[in-house]
Amino acid sequence: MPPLDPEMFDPACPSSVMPIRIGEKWSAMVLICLEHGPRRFTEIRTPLRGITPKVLTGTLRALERDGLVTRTAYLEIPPRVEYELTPLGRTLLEPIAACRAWAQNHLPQLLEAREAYDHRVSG
Amino acid sequence: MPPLDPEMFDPACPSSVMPIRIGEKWSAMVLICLEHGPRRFTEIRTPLRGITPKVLTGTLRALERDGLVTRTAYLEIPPRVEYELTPLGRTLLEPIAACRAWAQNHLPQLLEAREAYDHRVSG
DNA sequence: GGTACTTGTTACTTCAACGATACTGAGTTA
DNA sequence: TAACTCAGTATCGTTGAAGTAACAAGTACC
Repeated sequence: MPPLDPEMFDPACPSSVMPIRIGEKWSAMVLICLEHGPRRFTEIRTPLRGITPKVLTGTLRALERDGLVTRTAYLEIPPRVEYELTPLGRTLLEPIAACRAWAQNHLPQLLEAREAYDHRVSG
Repeated sequence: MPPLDPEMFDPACPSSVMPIRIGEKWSAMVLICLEHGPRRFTEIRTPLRGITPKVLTGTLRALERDGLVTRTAYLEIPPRVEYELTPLGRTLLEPIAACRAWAQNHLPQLLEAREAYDHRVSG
């Protein structure tokens, strides 16, 4: 087995700027909500039970900044704002799906291991 | 377009217990280091330039807890400890690869969008 | 005797994400 | 005149991950 290449990870590590994290609280879920077309703020908020407007705003702003979603505000009363996936954002659905599939198939095993470990270390 | 299913995400959200995060600082990189066989603490540390021993220890413990790596300590002087992927940990390499591929192909576009956004909002 | 090697530990600090709660503005409805 | 709608802001507090720095233990090497 050859030694590890000391340069195998870029010092300005690409992964550190990745927009979403598997297991991150909200970003991936927001993108999934937009899968089938534009959605409104309140509409996204519903399935993400428990997300506060402040956090959802922050999440959406981050996704917008990274060119993954667009924000369109209509000058109406009451206000209407629509969020939509960009083509770039849509490409992210694929790796997200791979991760969701992994979770689907292996999460029970992971949780079992975790429980067994916790049981070993502290009764 | 049908409305979003309010139940589409489990309240005990599976993704919130996912062991790695795309873009997380270290977990995915550690798993990748173990791809080709068992590695020692210092060996892993080298390509992860900048990781402190405390953080690497914590990362490895978390992966061990989740049943993704095993830790084998040999009673030698100086001490020798080997970390190795479990079969479960090995299955995670696939979604990680999908995410790395995404980053490889689309990161420049994302960074470009980010720069343009930052330029717009604060000159 | 002093230093290095290996795999960590401990104490302290910093920072960003997350969260709870309350509030805003403009018009429309009851 | 009060309540309601939507898309957020404002303020404050909590939490966890990460970072810094120093230290440890046993043996081998100089």
